[in-house]
Amino acid sequence: MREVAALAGVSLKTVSRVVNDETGVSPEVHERVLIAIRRLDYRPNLAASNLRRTGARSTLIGALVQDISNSFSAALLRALEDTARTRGTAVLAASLDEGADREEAMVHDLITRRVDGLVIMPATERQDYLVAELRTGTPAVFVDQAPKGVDADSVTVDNHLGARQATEALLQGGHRRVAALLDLTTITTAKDRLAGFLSAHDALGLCPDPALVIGGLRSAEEATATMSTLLDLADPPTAVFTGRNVLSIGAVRALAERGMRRSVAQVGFDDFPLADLLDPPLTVVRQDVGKIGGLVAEMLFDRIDGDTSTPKHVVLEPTLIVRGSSQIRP
Amino acid sequence: MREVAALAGVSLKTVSRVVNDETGVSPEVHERVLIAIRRLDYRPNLAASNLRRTGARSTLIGALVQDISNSFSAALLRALEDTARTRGTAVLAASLDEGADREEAMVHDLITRRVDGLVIMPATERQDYLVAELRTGTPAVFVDQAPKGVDADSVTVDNHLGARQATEALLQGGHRRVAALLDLTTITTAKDRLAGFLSAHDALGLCPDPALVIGGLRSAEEATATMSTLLDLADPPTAVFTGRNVLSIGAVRALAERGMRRSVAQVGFDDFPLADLLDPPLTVVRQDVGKIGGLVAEMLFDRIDGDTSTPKHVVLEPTLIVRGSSQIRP
DNA sequence: ATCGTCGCTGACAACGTTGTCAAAGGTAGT
DNA sequence: ACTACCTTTGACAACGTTGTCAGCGACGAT
Repeated sequence: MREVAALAGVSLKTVSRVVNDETGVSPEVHERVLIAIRRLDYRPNLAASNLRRTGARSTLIGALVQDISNSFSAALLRALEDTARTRGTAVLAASLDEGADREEAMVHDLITRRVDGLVIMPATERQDYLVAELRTGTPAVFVDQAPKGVDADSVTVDNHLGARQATEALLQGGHRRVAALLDLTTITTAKDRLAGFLSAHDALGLCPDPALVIGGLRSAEEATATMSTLLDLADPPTAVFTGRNVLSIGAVRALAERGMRRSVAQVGFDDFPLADLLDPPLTVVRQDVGKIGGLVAEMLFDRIDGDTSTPKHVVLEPTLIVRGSSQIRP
Repeated sequence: MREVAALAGVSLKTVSRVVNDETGVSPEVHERVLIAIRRLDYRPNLAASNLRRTGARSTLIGALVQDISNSFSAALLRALEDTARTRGTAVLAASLDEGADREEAMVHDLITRRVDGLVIMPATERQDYLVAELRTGTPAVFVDQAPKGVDADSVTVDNHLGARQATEALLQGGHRRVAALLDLTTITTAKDRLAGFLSAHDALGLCPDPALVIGGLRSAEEATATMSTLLDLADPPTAVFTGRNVLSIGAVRALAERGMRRSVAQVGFDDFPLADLLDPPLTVVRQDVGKIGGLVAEMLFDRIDGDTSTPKHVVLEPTLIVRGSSQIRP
């Protein structure tokens, strides 16, 4: 900037005025400065600018998701990005891979980077550590799982309801041996989905075989292996509820390997691309990712704009998308 | 920081020393400062720190991809993130949606944000505009498509070879009416894939029916519509080569809607999740995204570390993954 | 007692920018 | 000619941090 000022024969402040399109610069000087800027390939330093400006924004938000390459996380990021773009804000995304320590470290890093706000899809069970971080004034909005130990906005789906709908679809089809593949049930989301699975049974006076209810599954591979084991039982399940998109895919793979996709019914939680093109197409409980992302962004930007009302907890209803895989009879 | 210094009864510089773990601070003072930091929830301002430090890095790289929610882009970002993490660097990602003006605007924005480096999956045909931007010293690495009009590193796959392999698989299966669905052929990638498609025919002394070769397709929906139109021809294709993952999905959908997936052969460019679980599973030409992302990150960080050798252009060979869909006979 | 050395600490300037305020020059009204 | 006012411009300090260098006291060696 100093060089630009020298080349144009003006003061630093005048260059600043031109760069920021402030009024009160004569046309000739304006032009001269622009020429100097182009000649020197000058770029204003956003960091220095933010440093000086009172209450300046970094126009950067942080998004901590489970795994960028997971279709759900990716779609969420995309929705966030679209809203952020209208506000001239960029999105700094990071994958947590269910690492609790990583979550804390990333939040700390992002706050040090002075992001204007945070979107968190938690990998931790409790977020007490956030209390200190949020005292810095950085707003946060939770997705997928409501916060615990700290008060902040959240957008979640009714996991209990969704799992119940999914399970009911199978039970009403006459299935009595329904397996459930779930994530770590220490995670609220998985716990709620398990509860929904159980309450659907309850409502019909049924009780699922405990041998068929498996938690603690983290990946598609683990789901494939577990599903295979279940199919090898003397009294195998005739249907399966899979509690997360990667687990659904894992189970589909196990069934496909044995040519049993047409004989074992399945309903999955979370829709994913191509679920409708499988044969038979997979029935799923869908969360409207676009809507979730839009809401999250809207709430976050409201906070950034100074909204200090008490935290809101939006719970969306998931939708059962009936395709072929739930229609299979035992 | 000033408050911390006051509370601990030391100077600013001493606080700075503690924050940066510099030597030469007595244990008692060190402890006193740490307590003050915790009491006040002090966070160092990374921007200010970078401003002062000589030749400081923002530990931020920018990644411009076609669409974050596309599985290829998402997987690439994930690979980048994994390498970046080992260097304490975060990734700022943005979707271009094939918008040439958006690409230019985002590059400008990212350079203003002082990213240490750029990864660009181009939406533009030529990148002359980059010459001025790169004079700022920010290194850039291109993915998917080599740069034109500016000299910079790139990692691409041999699109001609891949398309040729894909087409040969169909021609060798006896197909003589092979359709091709491609992106805008102004894009080098699509142009090369078209050339590969044609050269496979050439090698056997064949000439594809021009009515079956369709370019300019941007989305899965367009591919579905186009595929349907082709199937309605009096003399429809018996096989199809789809030049990008979204187009493959679009064509699969068109075929599935008519129950023709078992009667029309298909090979797609780009692998994608679940391609192997379709019925029949889709034969594809796979780019090793993890390898690409790893190489890109490695090259970028070498540049950031001061490598000024002449730009490298790495071309990887794609692999034909034969599944079921290419084995269908005419 | 004097000197050099070492460990610890702080004053000050600087990074690149912008908010504040004042100066310079012009114009218009009396 | 004098005043009031407006437009254009620049000097200076400040944002939060760190590199440089100097100061201070304690220590061991002469």
